[in-house]
Amino acid sequence: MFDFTVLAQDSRSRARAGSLTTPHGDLSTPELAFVATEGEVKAIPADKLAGLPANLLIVNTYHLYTKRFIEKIPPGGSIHDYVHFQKPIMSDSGGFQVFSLGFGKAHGIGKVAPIFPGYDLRSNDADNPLSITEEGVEFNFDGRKIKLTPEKSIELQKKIGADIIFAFDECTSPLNSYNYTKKAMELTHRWLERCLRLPNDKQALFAVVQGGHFADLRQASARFVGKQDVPGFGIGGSLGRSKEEIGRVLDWSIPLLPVEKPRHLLGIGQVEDIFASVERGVDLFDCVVPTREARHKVLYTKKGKVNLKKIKTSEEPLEADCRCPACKSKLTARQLYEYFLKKDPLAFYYATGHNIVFFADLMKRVRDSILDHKLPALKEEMLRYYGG
RNA sequence: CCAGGGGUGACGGAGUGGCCAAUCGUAGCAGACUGUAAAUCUGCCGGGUUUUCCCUGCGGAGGUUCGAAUCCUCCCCCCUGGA
Repeated sequence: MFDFTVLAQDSRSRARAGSLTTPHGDLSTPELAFVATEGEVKAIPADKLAGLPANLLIVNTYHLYTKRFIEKIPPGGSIHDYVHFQKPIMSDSGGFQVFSLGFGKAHGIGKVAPIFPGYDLRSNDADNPLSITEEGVEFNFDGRKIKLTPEKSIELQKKIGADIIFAFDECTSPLNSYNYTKKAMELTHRWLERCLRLPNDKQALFAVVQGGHFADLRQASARFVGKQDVPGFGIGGSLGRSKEEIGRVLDWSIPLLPVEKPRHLLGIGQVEDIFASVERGVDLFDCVVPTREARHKVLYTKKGKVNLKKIKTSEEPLEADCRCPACKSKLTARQLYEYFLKKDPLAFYYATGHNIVFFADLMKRVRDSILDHKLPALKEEMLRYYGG
């Protein structure tokens, strides 16, 4: 049901092109999942999604649960019908919210680098607003107590009905100490074993590697997770205190995972990171960058990111020979900016659509370049404009 | 013409004797964003190249006061009601 085939292996790196079979069709890798946290790709009307080249989406268990969305899905149904997307969908377990609503929120930090420049990067294991116990995690939502456990997350993900689901994990913070990260990793491993006790032959359960930015922890986690009987792996948690550490984390983790199974790098997806990660053997990504930055007026083009504010007087389309809805209809940068000023939902739709096309095309080019053994050339071309 | 209410920085709109170069919002400028607390967030936004410093400044001109965007006088303009 979830066979993964490596179609081509790059000779100079760990990059490979593959194909993953799912109940909603085959997925060519490397591929990037666009984020549809609450059951919709933000700013994209449901009937417009099929017109965009997205091949994979990821939805979120915590958010679908708290917003009472899961209750609407009938037994035997799946999220595909609600997102109006009949291609593969994955669901995140809620493990990221253990971080983003916990240490991430308390410390104002993201999973890679500090969100705010100059942020105090000293270790901090205190101030977690969430209570994390052996059993699971308790959240406060809208005055309610929401509890997620490995069993609960899997139960909810079964109802959601995505093709690929993730084991419930504790995503750690870049500020967490070695000792904290180690304990969180061990807890994640125990939670994985609980997830694996729940039979599920309709969905691919990906186990998640933790261990933060610590070499021996990443290696220990990859060894432990890598020997489990799962169809694929997620690489999650803190990816260090600088961009460069992402690569190190992958170099520690991926060689210890079985080559014949797909690896998903959770949450990553800036252009330069995609190349660095694919070269290290990552097959799947998910990232809010294409959609969120679109809403923040950042447009991706073959010549780098462009902030719409910089080109707001231009009477040219966003990008020549782009097949996104905005460019195809010859919408000019000035017109798009006016939609933004008026807060017209069309602004977000057009910008998001443009970035989805860019990233979908980018991933296709990455795949093709691996099959053609031309990945270095593509990387060089793209990194001229996406230096990071 | 009479009565009443107003004129504040690009715009909207606070402030009604000192803590006011003047809250706040918008626009503008510069950044950020990586399993979406995010159509969000941060900084700047009268001038002097940094400033705990100086200058100009709340329709205009005078005045009262140690001190005025805030009080008084006259003038100009806007709105509402009445003739």
